[in-house]
Parts: sequence; C-alpha cells; structure tokens
Amino acid sequence: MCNFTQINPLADHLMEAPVATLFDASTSTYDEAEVHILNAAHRVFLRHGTSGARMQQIANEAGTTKSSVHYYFRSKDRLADAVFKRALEESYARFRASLNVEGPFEDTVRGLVASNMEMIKDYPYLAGYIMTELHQQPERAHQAAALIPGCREEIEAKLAAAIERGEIRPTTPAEFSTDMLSLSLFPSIAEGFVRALAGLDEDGWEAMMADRVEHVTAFYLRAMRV
Amino acid sequence: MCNFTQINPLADHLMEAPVATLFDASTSTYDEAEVHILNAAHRVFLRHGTSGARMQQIANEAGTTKSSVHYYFRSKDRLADAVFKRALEESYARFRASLNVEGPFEDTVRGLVASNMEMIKDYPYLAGYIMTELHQQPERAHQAAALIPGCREEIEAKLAAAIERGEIRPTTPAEFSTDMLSLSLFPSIAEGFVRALAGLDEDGWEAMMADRVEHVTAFYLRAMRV
DNA sequence: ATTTGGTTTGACCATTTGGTCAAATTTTGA
DNA sequence: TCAAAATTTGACCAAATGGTCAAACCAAAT
Repeated sequence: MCNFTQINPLADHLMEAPVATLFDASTSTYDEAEVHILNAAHRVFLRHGTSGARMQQIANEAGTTKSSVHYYFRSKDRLADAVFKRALEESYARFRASLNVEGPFEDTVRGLVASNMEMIKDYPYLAGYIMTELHQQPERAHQAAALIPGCREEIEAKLAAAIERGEIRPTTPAEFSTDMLSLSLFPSIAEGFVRALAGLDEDGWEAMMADRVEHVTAFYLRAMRV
Repeated sequence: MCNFTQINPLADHLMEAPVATLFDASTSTYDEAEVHILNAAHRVFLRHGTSGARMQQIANEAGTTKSSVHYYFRSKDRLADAVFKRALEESYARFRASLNVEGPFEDTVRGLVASNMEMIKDYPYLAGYIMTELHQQPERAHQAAALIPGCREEIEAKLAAAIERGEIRPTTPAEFSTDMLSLSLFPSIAEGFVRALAGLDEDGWEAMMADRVEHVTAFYLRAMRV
C-alpha cells in the first residue's frame, strides 16, 4: 500500500502536469507506491536534469523518505533509467499514435503537430529533458534505440502513399521526422532565447504558440507541395 | 602569466572544438590564465551541464588546480555565469552577423542556416547547453534578455523589405526566428531521438546533415513563397 | 493472538564537492 | 637587488549527497 502524503508545498505546483493521468499505475507492472515515487522523480528529473536532481527532493516531492525511494529503486541511477525510459516511451507512443491518422496527408501532419504541441503543454520539460539526456549521456542513445522500436517502414509507407497521391514531394523518413519535430518541439525548448531575441513578452509568446499548430501545418505543406 | 599545462588525457579530445579561436583572449578583458580556465570550463559545462560540471574536472581540463579556478572566478556560480554569458553572446553574435547579409532574401536565409550549422559543427553542445540552461533555470531568461540586445527592429526591417519585394509572405520577427532556429538548430539537439526513430546509422545522419543547409533554405523559401 | 512478509523510518556512514587558507612561489616595479 | 604584489599550491573544512541498516510498523494469513 501507499500512505505517502503530500507534505511539500511545491508539490501542488509541480502536480500541475498531470503525470498520473498518462502514466497510470493500473496499466503498468509498478504498484501504487512505486508509481507515486516514479511520478515524483519524473517531475524532479525533468525540471533539474539527471545530475541536478536530488534524491531528497524526490522523496519530499513524493511525501516520503529517501530510504523509501531507495527501497523501491535501489539507486539514483536506476531511478533515472526508469524515468528516462518512461519519458521516452511516452513520447514515442504519442508520436506513433498521431502517425496512424488516416485520410489526406494534411491530417497526418496536423495530427502530428497537434500531438507534439499537446505533449509540450502537458509536460513543458519533457522534450528538453529527453534531448538533454540524449545529448549529455551518449550511452542513452543506445538505450533509446533499444527502448523504442524503429518505425522507419511505417513512416516510409505513409510518405510513399502521400507522394504517390501527389500531396507532397519526395522526402525520407528521417528528414520528415526531423522537420516535423523541429518545427513543433523546438519552440518549447528555445522559448527563452527566441523571446530575448525578438523582445517578446509572455502574451506575445502565448499568442504565437496558440497559432502554432496551424502555422506549422500550413508551413510544412507549402514547403513540401509538389 | 599562465604556466598551466595540459595534464588531462581528455584535454586533447575536448580541444577538438577550437574554443580559443573564437573566444580570443586579446579581444576581451580577461587575461591569459583567466581565458584558459574559462575555455576549460566552457568545455566541461557544455558537455555536462551546470549541475553536472565539477570544479575539479574543470581544473584538470585547464591543467591547473581547483584553488586557481577559485582564485580567478570565486565560485562555481560565477564561473557558470561567465560561461553562459559568453556562450550566449557568441550565439547571438553569429546570429546577428548572418542577418547582415545583403541581397535577395534567399541569401539571408541561406546565410543564417549556414551560420547556425557551422556553429553546431564548431560546438556540438552549444545549442543544447543554452536551451537547457534557459529551460532549467528561469532566472537565466532575465539574464539572457539583459545580455543580448533585442534585434526585433532589424529583423522586422529585413522582413519588411523582403515582403515588399514579394519574396516572402508576411511573417513576424518572432515567427521567423522560431522557424529558422528550429529547422537549423534542433537536429543537433535531437540527433539521438531522430536516429533511433528512423533507424539511421551515423553515415545516414551525416549525409542528411551535409545536405541540411540547402534543404532548409529551399524548404523555408518554398513554405514562405507568396 | 501470533507469526510472517512486505513496508516505512530515522539514525548513521562514506564519499564527493564547493570552498577556504596560509604558506610557498613567481612576477613586477622601484 | 629587494620588497611588494600577484599567483599557485596542497592541505584542510563543512555541507551536501547517495546510500545502508536495523529496528519499528503494519496488514494479512494461520
């Protein structure tokens, strides 16, 4: 059982991101307490990065003790692995799901962008976290390749069909993924830089983001129009 | 004077990125030893992030002692600030420089993309580092705004001219910056994810990157064609 | 009620880490 | 040449941090 209580005043704020909604205990092999700790770790790791995360803070965040965190996950390394794995699988699942949209290619593009933007909204730090991990720890790349099954063929088929129908000009799965992910995920990571550059206040940024799904969709389709 | 010697076997490898070429002691107010340490710190911070960086490693990297590092920079925080400041100013300088290209808008776009890609090649971790810093430490955003003078007006003028000439459809400085930076910088940050996704080996990735300047340039111009 | 197994806790430990300091060394300027 | 200033160094420190452990606790089964 799990009788942890939220004792950390920061918890409510961090809880804004509804981790539990997506990472549901009932669908995994973890028990309640384990998921509770994993969710807390998720928030802390995403915010501070692996090396910046503190076991004590994770325990506080989960409303339990450091010892309990160790009881369930043995070490910080294993906990970090578990968090990374789940974050990656979650991202991948969303990517794949939005790829399965039927109909004109435009719908696929819009679905993919919308899905990415939604993810950013749910977990503002997710994209940045995965990129940073992948960037700073080379061994994570191998881990990633093992964790997410490549979907080159599926993308290739999708693209081939659209190309065949004359909806877009030829492109490769890697190029397609790169362009799409760039346009939809990068803004969340680079918000600070772009806003400083363009002298944009919060409202201005929000306005741009609100329009981003349509902008990127139209942008990509125009760029790839035959 | 500076009589530090490179005693760290890792140093040569890290030296691959020619920091000294760009961050030249003669052009700044720092003296030789100070720049030497700053360069070492630059390499370590970029690779491991602020919280992952170790003062001892920086000292090793610079071929000196931890005490000397403290002598010049007082604390890790100040050193981190100095590194961040320089990294940001460097990025900004490159961005600005490539914005000053005269001639058709296509040249501006190509110059900007090429400049960004070149930066990535020189400093593979620079973009990721800045984004991570800006992301994980909110106070950095204010710092950034203070460090780099906004260039909204310049971009706006450049865009207005191109729009006037009918080269591109209307867009805002923020949108332009976001789209351009996304397409050119994101790939370096997301390499791991995209490669896992598309099952791409190193050669495949290199090939795509080699073509990226032209791809992005053409891609952007098609997307924004009137 | 008692045992048994999993869970929780707080005290405690070893190491790491940022940082200090005074002494030693080198450089500079008179 | 010599004293003063700047720099370099290694020993040392206090706090932070990941981790351990035995005792306490608790729910369920006997």
